[in-house]
Amino acid sequence: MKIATLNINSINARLPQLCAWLTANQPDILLLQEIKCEFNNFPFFDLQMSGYEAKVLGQKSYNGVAVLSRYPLNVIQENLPNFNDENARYLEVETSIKGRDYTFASVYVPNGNPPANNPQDTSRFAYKLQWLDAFLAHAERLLKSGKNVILGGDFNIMLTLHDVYNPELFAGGALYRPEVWNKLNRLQYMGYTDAFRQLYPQTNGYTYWDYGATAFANDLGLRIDYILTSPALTDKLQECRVDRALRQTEKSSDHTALIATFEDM
DNA sequence: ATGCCGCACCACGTGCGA
Repeated sequence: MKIATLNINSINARLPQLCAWLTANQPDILLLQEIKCEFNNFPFFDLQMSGYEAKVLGQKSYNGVAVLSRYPLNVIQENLPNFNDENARYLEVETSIKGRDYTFASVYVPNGNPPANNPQDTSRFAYKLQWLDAFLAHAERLLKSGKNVILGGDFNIMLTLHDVYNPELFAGGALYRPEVWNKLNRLQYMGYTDAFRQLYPQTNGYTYWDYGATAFANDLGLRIDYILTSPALTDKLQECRVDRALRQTEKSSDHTALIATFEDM
């Protein structure tokens, strides 16, 4: 079983590239973030032609999450329960693959940095922490249900020195400070595993590079996209890799895909 | 090492992303 996640930064701006990538990589599931379109503008037909069913929680211009699958999906949760969110950041589905049931969630954690014209504004960071609290509460319920769970997406958190090309530059920002480290660490204490770090404790594993010309060439990246696995799936984890080649293609997103493969259960 | 890039939209300027 092959599972991938990608912050695509507009699905319609990159549809031919996405279809080519799906054909070349054939993931069973692709979790998408920042599709930047409403349901009515989602390219269901093109993806169907590539062999994928889609479930979509859309939003005009900003945010928006989706799950693509080679197997039939059932939507379980649109947005987080017990959290009134104006933004489309969480979509949870269930599917059955080779006789086993799985829960997949596409996750787009708020950025949390203040707007450029008001650096003192902390409201966006407060929203990030509140969003994460609701996400953690729901993730814990999923784990306690005993389901096979994969939470994948753009978490907008660099967790360690290995996850950021220049720690001093990002220190104290909304993506790299104790309040958000604590949230991601708590997910791990409750039983989820960071699939990439489990296999590669030292390498950088960057999944995002700024669009500026020098960023990718000099590997000035951030590891902010994660695949988190529940214990039974962690036990079946075979590989987890960053698709750097995708980031080098024409008109790439500023993120690239993170791909995990699992032994059949 | 900053949104200088890129995307969307009541669109030729602004808001947003990390």
